[in-house]
Amino acid sequence: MPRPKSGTALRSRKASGQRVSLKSLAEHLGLSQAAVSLVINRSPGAKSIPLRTQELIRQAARELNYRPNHLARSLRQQRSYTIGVVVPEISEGYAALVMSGIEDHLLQEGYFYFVVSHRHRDELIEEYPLLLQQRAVEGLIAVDTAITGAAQIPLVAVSGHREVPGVTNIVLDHARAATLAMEHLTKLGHRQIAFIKGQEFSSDTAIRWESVRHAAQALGVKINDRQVGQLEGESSSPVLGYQVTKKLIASGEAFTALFAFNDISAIGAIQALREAGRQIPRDVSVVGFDDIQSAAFQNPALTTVRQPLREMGMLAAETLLRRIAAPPEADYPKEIVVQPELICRASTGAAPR
Amino acid sequence: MPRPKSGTALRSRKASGQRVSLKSLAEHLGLSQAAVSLVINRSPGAKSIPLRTQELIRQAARELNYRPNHLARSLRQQRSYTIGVVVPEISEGYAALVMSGIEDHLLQEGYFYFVVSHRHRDELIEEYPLLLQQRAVEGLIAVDTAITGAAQIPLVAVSGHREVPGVTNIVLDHARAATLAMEHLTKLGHRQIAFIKGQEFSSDTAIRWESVRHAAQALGVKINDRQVGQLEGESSSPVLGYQVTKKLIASGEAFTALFAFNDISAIGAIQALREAGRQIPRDVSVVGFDDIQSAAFQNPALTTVRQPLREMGMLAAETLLRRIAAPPEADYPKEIVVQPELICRASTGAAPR
DNA sequence: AAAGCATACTAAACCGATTTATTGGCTGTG
DNA sequence: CACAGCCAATAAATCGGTTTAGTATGCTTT
Repeated sequence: MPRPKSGTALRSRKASGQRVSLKSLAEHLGLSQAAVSLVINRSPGAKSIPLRTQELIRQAARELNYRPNHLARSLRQQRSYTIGVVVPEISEGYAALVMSGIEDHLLQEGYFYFVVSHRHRDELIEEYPLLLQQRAVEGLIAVDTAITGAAQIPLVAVSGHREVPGVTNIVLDHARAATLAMEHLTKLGHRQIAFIKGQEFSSDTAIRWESVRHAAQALGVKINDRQVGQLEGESSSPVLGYQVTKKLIASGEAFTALFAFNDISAIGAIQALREAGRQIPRDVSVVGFDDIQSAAFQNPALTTVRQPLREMGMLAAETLLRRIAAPPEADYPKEIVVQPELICRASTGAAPR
Repeated sequence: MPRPKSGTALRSRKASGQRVSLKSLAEHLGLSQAAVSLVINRSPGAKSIPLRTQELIRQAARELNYRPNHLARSLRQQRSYTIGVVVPEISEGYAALVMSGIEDHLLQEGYFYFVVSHRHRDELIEEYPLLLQQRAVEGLIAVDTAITGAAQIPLVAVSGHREVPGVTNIVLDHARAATLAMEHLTKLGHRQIAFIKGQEFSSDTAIRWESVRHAAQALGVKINDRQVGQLEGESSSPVLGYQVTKKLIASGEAFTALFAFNDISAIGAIQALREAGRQIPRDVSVVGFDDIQSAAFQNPALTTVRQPLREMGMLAAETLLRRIAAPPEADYPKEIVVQPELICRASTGAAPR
């Protein structure tokens, strides 16, 4: 049974800013590094070490405030307990909500994560996954970003829509989302509906527009091309929605409702409509998409199709960790579909007669 | 002069998912790891290696797509090029803007960062800095968070207000901020002004309130305690501002202007005032704080005291990296003050007579 | 008394880099 | 011809852990 050396070493070490290493801890205990490591990690190999000694080791570790160097451990174990998150931009409502869901699950499981934002620059979208892999992340989550190269590590995409080998896509049921919004508007009597499509680079743009066209057709609503605008520019400000709505108004085509690509653009659209003298929802009803935090606190409060963004983030993290734990050749889900919800607030109303 | 072995090894390695290590690269080249490392890193030690060989090494590295393992490098060099960012929560507003500024500067300098959010739970505020240090971060940025223990690594606090040894505080000039807002309101003729204070846990609450009281006194405005409310609860939703404003209204004390703790609560306040039949700004003027993205797109657009949050994030990152680069005993700034700006929009107007 | 077995550990390899000290060959010089 | 000095590298230590294989000791069993 080992006995710790005099308390002096302990105190001096505590006083000095020196970090305690396994080596110094083992020396202080008069044991080998191996023994200490086994006990600290509660490895199966520690079962031959008497409880008395184990207790001594743990106590010394506590007193010396020993904290294993995570880098060294990761290197040896080939496990970093770290993942990478790639987002277009951090300051935006969308990404922030998804990230907060991701974080929730990850930290709970002892994982940390790196965030990088590419701001839609292609070379960064290429480079960041490589840089992250160089930093030994065990998996990637891409938010609203089309990762190009097949990754050698598990990858979960939130709102990605490409079928890439090795990727799990977490996607909204866009057909249902479009139907919810369009049914809501048609039930209110709207027939002349304007639309704002997303930017070309947004991974949701194509599928969402496709879904809207289907839903419109199913409901017998004709889409007038001159009542369809598209967001342009990389900023995530309502200004984009404002500008495109100005154009829609200027085109002179009458519409009684507008279905925007997202809440941000819906907010800009409302501003533009109001400046043109249209009251919301008396003259024009507006439906947003996403249900970001501030949607509920617009004036009028925004009717919107809610994406469960936080849940999607949690789901992404959960799925990723499951894939990391599974053997590399194991099967994995190609797609996970989540359901939208229509949140009826005050920006929609009966169509004017 | 070494000559690479046959191309077969190259192709097979490229085909296999095996990551290329320094060892395998050196073997392939018929050189030692040391030589390859020196060349790849352009170390001074590489100057004795002929350019011809250097070129061969670099070319092989490119072809085999060699990427040094960052963990191993960090371990050896005792530098991780990683910092930790501690925020209360990853939300749309405050923290996201600061983070985006931090990111801007960090990634540019080759640093990555971990984010953790503590949601105001004390044990997490205690634990996360330790966990981050275990992961060998070289410095910490704390956003709106009072880090308790003195850290062994450089620490920059955004809106921290404690004088802790080892900490650089990035703070707003609160005196000026309060003066800007109060002068604006008094010039518009307001005398009966209500206030919403921040939650107890927010590190800005105390100093901002102190500044407001000073500014009020200097301008000859009396503060009526029954016209002062305080945010309660941990959520970052406008609901908190809504609730406290309801109470203020219920108390029956008349006021013609309201200065909220932040934009989020101002938005809730406007909702509450409107429900009580007050028009903004005809009956009541409202001033927010922060200038978050959606402030400009409220209806009416919010007059607010702008904090340069993105710039504060960038400044924090810049300061931190400078401190990391400096020798440990070097002097460092205890406080860096940034200036607010009054953004006049449509939620304030002349006081009703 | 030899073999078998559990107990209580330890030595040493290993993860993948960086970095210091050293080596062997060659050329030029006193 | 011995010696210094340069060139072109290399061997080996190191970072701080984890993990495998092994060893010394004592006790029981045949």
